[in-house]
Amino acid sequence: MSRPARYHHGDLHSTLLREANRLLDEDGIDGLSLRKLAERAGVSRTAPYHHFRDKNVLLCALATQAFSQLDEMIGRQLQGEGSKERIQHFVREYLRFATEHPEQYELMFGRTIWKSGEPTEELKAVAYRSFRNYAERLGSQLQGRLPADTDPLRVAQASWATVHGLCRLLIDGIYVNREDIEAVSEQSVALIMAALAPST
Amino acid sequence: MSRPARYHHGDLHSTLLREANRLLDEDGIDGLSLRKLAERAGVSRTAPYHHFRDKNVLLCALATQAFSQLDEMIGRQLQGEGSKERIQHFVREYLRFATEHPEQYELMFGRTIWKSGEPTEELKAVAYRSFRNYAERLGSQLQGRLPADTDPLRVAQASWATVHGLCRLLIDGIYVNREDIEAVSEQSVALIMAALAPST
DNA sequence: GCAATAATCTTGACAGTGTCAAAATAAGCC
DNA sequence: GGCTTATTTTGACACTGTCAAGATTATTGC
Repeated sequence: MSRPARYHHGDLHSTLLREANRLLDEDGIDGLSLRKLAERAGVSRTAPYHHFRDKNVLLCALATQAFSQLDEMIGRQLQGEGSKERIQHFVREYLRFATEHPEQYELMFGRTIWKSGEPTEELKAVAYRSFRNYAERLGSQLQGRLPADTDPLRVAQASWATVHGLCRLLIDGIYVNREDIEAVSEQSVALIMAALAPST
Repeated sequence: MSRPARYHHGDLHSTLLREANRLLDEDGIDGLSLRKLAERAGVSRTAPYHHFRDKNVLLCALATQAFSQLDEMIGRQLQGEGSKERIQHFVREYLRFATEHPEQYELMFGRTIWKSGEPTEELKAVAYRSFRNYAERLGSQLQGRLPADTDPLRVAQASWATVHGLCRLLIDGIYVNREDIEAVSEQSVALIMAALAPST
C-alpha cells in the first residue's frame, strides 16, 4: 500500500537532492525552480528552505556532488605511466562527462554559482582538489619530457582550459558537432605532445 | 530647458540599446530586466516590446553589436605576416576584450542566447563570420609551418577553444588572477609555436 | 510518562520577473 | 480633415525566490 501523506517527510534532504538532479536533467538549470522541486518531493513550497538555506546552497550541493564524480574520474583515468593514447582517452572521457551531464557541468563551472551566487566552502574545496589532482597526475605523466623553461602547472592550466573551452562551446550550443570537437581535442593533444621530448 | 515628457519617445530603439548596454555593465546579465530598462528610458514597461519582439531578441542585438567589435579587432590584430609576438599580442588583446566587457562576452558566447534562447539569424551570421575571419587569418599566419597531417582549421578551432576557455574561467569567477591567465596563455602559444617548423 | 524544546513543515504574503490583450495617443498620408 | 499605421500605456496573469508566523511532529530531560 502507498504510504499515507505524513506531515514529516522523513528523508526530505536526500529526496530533494535526487529530484533536483532529475529536474536539472529534464528542464535545465533555468527550469529548476524550488517550487517545482518542492512539488516533486510532495511537499509545500517552503519546506526545502529548512534543508538548504537558499537556492544557491542547493545548487552548490549539486555541484559538489558532480565535482566528486569528476575527481573520481580523474583519479581513475590518469593513473600509471603517461602516453599520448592515455591522455587522449582521458580527454574523451572528460568530454563524455561534460556532454552526458551538461547541466551539472554548467553548474560546476558556470557563473550561476561562481559569479552570480556564492560558492560554498565545501564546493570550493572539492573544486580546487579536483584541479590539483589533475595537475599532479598530468605532471607526473609528462615527467621529464617538458622543456626546461616550462612550468608543469602552466601546462596543466593551459590544457585544462582547452578542454574546458571545448566543453563550453559544445554545452552552450555554439558548437553542435560532437565529432568535430573530438577531432579538435585530438589535434590539440597531438600538437602538445609533438612539442615534448620523446618518452624515455 | 528640459524636454517635456512626450507620448512618443522619438528614438526609443537606439536609446534602449544604449541603456541596455549600460545596465549590462552595471548590473550584469541577470540584473538586466526589461522593466528596469524601460524605466531608464523613461517609458512604460511594455514599450520596448514594439522595438524588440522579446527579451531574447534584445539580447541578440547586444551580442551582435559586440561581435562586430570583436570581428573588427581580429581584423586589426591579425593582419600582415605572422610571428610568435604578434600572436601573443593578439591573445592579450582578446583577453582584454573579454575582461573589459565580461557581460557582453558572456552574452556573445553564453547559453543565455545559444542554449536557453534562440540566436537571431543576424547574430549567427556575424558570429560565424568572426570565427571564419580568425581561422583564415591565423591560417595564413602559420602558412607552411604546420605539419603535413595538421588541418589549419583544427588548429584554429583548438587555439580559439583555449583562449575562450581561459576567458570563461576568468569571467565566470573561477580564476581570479589575471596575471596567471596571461602567463598560461603565453605558455600555450609558446608550446604550440614550438611544435611548428621555423618560419622561412 | 510527561512536559519542554527543537526540528520540521504549512499557509500567507511580498516584490520582482517576462509577456499578452486592449485601449489610448501621436504621426504620416491622401 | 479623415484614415491608417506606428507607438505607447494601463491592466492583468502566471511564474519566481524568500520571509514571517503558525501548526505539527520528533526528541530530549526528568
